[in-house]
Order: sequence, then structure tokens, then C-alpha cells
Amino acid sequence: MASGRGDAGGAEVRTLDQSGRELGPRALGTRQRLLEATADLLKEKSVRNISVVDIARKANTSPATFYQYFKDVGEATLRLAELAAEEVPTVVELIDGSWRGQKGLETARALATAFVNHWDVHRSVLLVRNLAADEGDRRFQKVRREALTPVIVHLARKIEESQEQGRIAAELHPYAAAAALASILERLAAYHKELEYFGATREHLVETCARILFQTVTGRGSP
Amino acid sequence: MASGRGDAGGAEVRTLDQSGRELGPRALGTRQRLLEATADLLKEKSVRNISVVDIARKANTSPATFYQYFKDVGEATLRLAELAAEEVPTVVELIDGSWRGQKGLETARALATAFVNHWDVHRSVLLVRNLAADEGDRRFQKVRREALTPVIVHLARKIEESQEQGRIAAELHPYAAAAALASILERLAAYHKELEYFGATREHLVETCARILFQTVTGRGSP
DNA sequence: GAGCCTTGCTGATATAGCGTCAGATTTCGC
DNA sequence: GCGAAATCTGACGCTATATCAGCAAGGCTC
Repeated sequence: MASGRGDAGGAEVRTLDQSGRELGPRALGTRQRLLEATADLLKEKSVRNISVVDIARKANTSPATFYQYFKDVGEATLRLAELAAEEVPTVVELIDGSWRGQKGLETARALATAFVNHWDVHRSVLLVRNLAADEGDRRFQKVRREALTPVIVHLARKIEESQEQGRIAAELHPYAAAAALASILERLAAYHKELEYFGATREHLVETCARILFQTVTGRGSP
Repeated sequence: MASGRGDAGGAEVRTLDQSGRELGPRALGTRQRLLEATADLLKEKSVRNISVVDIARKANTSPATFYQYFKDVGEATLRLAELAAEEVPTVVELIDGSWRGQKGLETARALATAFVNHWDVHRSVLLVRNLAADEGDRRFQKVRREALTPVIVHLARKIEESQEQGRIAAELHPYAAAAALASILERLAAYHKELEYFGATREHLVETCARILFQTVTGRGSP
């Protein structure tokens, strides 16, 4: 390490060891394998039953190695959640599209679809992220907030526009409404499988979700 | 136990031991203490970090006793979730009220308030219930479904009525829409604290939530 | 290509929780 | 107040956690 160079605000984020050491190529590989093993196990079984030993075994390494990179299973999960969050900007772009008439409904559909896809890929990690955040873990709250805030802010802006045009009651709090919409997206994406119990296919959900989005954002019924 | 009397379909549900033995008054008390200890710990810290030893200590008993009543921490949590579910019928009654005009908005507000209250009381248990259900645990899926189904069914019925009157597009799947509304209720209730970050107070959330409910159920803008 | 240093990995270990008995203790009918 | 039934727990073998000191692997130097 030599010099006591600070790590805050560096343009390039360096991946560090538990003891603050910078990682070489071999170490990065091992770390990666550990993350992948964690992700795989999360898909297989409940986070409650995942042990460091499990992860280490699956990554063909020893528990001691795991601790070199992560404080505990929670921290590995946190990194996975951060990685998942990096995809979100793509989703947000959609919101800035047109919300007028038929095109608006398309935008809403695209948004709903993107969300469900995102969740299908990262479901297990995002579920644990949400639980940890809801349980009060600050680190997970931060990741979730950073992933959801753009969605909420962009949606809220669109809602405000509709409000200015008098199409939506002033009593509707734009951010609360945007958060509500984000909730629909998240929740439906989280358990759309189980909802098929009610005879609602994935397509039904996306369509319905899109229409509620459209209605709430624009203040207009379906075009 | 003597006779091999079946337990299915009995009018009165008997609380049983891990080994199928019926419980006397002392045992019921102990079991109750264990459940309360579990609930308390869930409020304090993450479910991942709750051990049987913790629970036993808090209930002034020994780990061995815990195992007499529950298979593991998950099973104790499941019982707590079942207990919480017993309150739901009260919430559902509200949905059957009037959804016309100003009165309808009141109904929506009452529903949103009831949900948030319910969650404020049982938050920690319901969070774990949802995670476990989302992770695929059948027992938890069942509890959640049994708690949410009445809400969804009753809401869907109201939506269908509006649809018959031509106030809502036929493309909206009533059950999917009802599920979406239930999602808003659940999700907002789950993290309304954190949403204050966006300047939305609990009252804003209830009001906003109510208006989205009203709009989606009746197909009408705010009265 | 032997010495040496840096980077990365792991065996050994103390500590603590899990889950299961056999047997101790309490309660209750009589 | 005695015996059986109900209830509880100490003790134990097993597994996981989290930490070190030290070992192995891959260079770099000359």
C-alpha cells in the first residue's frame, strides 16, 4: 500500500480486500467466483440457509478465503445488489419517452416489461435487498434508494406535468404517487409467478400494470 | 395419545407438540412465550441473525424446549404470520362499503389506513413472510395467499362492476388490477417510513394511495 | 535458475449455535 | 402424599463462524 492515499472520490473505483489492499488479477477472479457462487446459492435456497462454507465450497475455495473479501454473506449480497442496480438507468430512460395517447401506453408497457425482465434476472438478490432494507439495514436502504430514486423522480416529474395541466387532482402527492407506481412495478415483478394463481398471465399483468401507470401518470383513461 | 384419531377436519384446532402430542396449559404458556420472544427479536434484528438460543434465552427457557414446539425459527415465524393473518377479515369488510363519489374516496382512505396500521403492528413478521413466500416456501405462500386473496377477490369484484358499466377498459384484467392495488397497499405500508425521504408524510401516502385505489376501482377521477 | 519478495490461499483453532436424547423436574389426579 | 403423565433441560456430537499464522505460487532481479 505504501502511501496513505485516500480512497474517497477517486474517479476509478478500485476493488479492495477486507484489509484495504488493492486486488490483483488472480484475486479479482477469486472474488468474482465467490460472488457468482453466492448468486447461484441465492437462487437455490433461502438466504437464511446459506453459509459461508456453502459459498466457499461452490467457488472451489476455503471459507478463510471468503473472509478475505467479504465481512459476511450479507456483504456479498450487498455487492450483488449494487451490481444489479447498475442496470437501472436503462429502465429509467423509458420514462422520459412520450406519454401522449397510444404512444404513452406503449411507453408504460415498455416500462412494465423492462421491470419484470430486470426482476426475472435478479429476483433473488433484489428480494433479499428489499428485506434487508425494510428491516432497517442502512447499506441496503442506500442501494435500493439509489436504484429506485431515478424511477420515482422521473415518474414524479411526469405526474407534475399532468397536474399543471389540471388533469390530476392537486391532492395527489407526485412523489407518493410515483412511489406507489414503483411499488406496483416492484411487487408485481417480484411475484408475477404466484399471481398466475388468479388466472392472470404475465401478459395480463404487464398490460394491466401499464394501464394503471398510464392512468396515474397522465390522468387520462386508456386511449 | 391412545387412539389414532385423525386430526384433519376437526372443528376445533388443537395446538400440537412437535411429536404430535396435545398441549396442556403449562405447555401452551411456554409456547406462547416462545412466540412472543420470536416476535420481539424479529423487531430488533434481522431474521438471519436470530438463533434458537436467542429466542430460548428471551423466553426464559432452554433451546431444547424450543425444539419441542417448533422445527426451527422459520416455523415459529410461520405461526406468527398465521396469527397476523387472522386480523385481515376486518380489513376486507371495508372494501364492501360504498365506492360512489365522496363516500368512495372515504372507503379507499379507510382501506389504506387499515393496511398501514396492520403493517405497522406486524411489519417484521409480514416482511419475513413475504420474503419466504417470494423465495418459494410453500407454507409461507399459503399464509400470504390466504391473507391477500380476500382483498384481491373483493377488489376485483368492484372493478368488474365498473367494467360492466363501461367505465373501465376491458383490457384491464380485474384480478391483475386488484393484485396491483394490493401491491401498492402492501409495499407502501411496508416502507412508508423510508418514503418520508421524498417529503411524503404518512398522510400524503394514505391520501395518494386512496386516490389511486379510487381511480382504478371506479374508473373515475377524484370527486 | 537461485534467491527473494509480493500476492493470494488455507489449515488449524477457539467459539458458538444446532438439534437430539435420556433423564430430571413439575404438575395433577386420586 | 404417591405415582403417572406432562413438561423441561443438561449434556453431547456435529457443523458453522471468524481469525491467524504461515504456506504456496507467481513473478523479478541479477
